[in-house]
Amino acid sequence: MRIGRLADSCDCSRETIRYYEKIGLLPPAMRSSNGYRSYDASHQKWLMFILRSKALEFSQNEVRRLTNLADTPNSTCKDVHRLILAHIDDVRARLRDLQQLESSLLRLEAKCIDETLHECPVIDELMATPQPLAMRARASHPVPSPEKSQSSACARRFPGQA
Amino acid sequence: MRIGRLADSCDCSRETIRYYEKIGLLPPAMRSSNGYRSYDASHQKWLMFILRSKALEFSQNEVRRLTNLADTPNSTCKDVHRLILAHIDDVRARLRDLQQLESSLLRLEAKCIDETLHECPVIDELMATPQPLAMRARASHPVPSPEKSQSSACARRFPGQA
DNA sequence: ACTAATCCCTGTAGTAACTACAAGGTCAAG
DNA sequence: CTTGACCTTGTAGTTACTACAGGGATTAGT
Repeated sequence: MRIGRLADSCDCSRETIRYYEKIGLLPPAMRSSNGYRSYDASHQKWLMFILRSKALEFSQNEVRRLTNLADTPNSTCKDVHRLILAHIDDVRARLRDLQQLESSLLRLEAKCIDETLHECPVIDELMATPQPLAMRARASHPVPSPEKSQSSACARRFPGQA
Repeated sequence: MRIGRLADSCDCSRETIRYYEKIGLLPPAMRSSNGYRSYDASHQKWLMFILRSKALEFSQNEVRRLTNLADTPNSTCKDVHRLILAHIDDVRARLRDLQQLESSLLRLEAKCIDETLHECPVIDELMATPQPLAMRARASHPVPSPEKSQSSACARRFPGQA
């Protein structure tokens, strides 16, 4: 089987296969006399293994560890289990973050009351100065109190352009 | 204010600031006689705007659009609203994907019954051949039926290495 | 005045995980 | 014998930065 057929059968690109070979995820293919890569059923199994793992959003490093475990004759299921549990934790953390993010965005979105408004409260909120300018710095020169804040939508950022 | 103080006050790195300037997100700083970048309150406001937008996981492109909107005197709130709504959709799609992913992982994890097992069912599931090898290909040469599958953990991938 | 530490500058290279292309070799069909 | 579909290698691009290298400027301490 040449690379194109393997790629089609696994629904991935030729480049991806060559890339996996280059980084050592996939064992190097045999070469036929013309230099073309030549694959067999074992290669296909490994490639599917990698692709399924990636579909579960294991990172390249985790996939590498998984393949190594799968390839070690006397490894136990325990290590695999540990890897999966760690990954589940990871996914749950990302879920929490995203849920947080969603509610932040909804809170922000709720500020859009009047769509015809020219002073956008969202922009204003994103732009608001949180601290009186450089409080966290080494506090050498005392900083003069910030000037009365102008409306956000008035100060042009790139004066030299228009 | 020099770059270090701005970076400290906004809790980001100097490199990030220079990077934002380079890609045109942040307006270029004034330069003092020695060539050092010099910032004022307006720069700090823009930088905070960018950083807050990024914290909400707007992409660089979206941030660019947001800053442009914030910077256009006669823009309405409507465009901002649209951007936020699109982003919320995006976040929700990612949430759904992640929830899917979590349940897939849990289903997989549930297969780990006996941790001392040497034939890991998880590995076997990830490795399993889904179709009888290359069914999707252009179906020229009929492929011989795959050999009886060996146990996953026995075939060493890189025979030339050990 | 000298020195060391700390800042600043530019530019390049690295990260993850590929994708896209350029420039060329091989092979089967018409 | 030419066309087209394959294959090869290598390099550059993507996102959003981070980490230097190699140098100049400033500041603090002695």
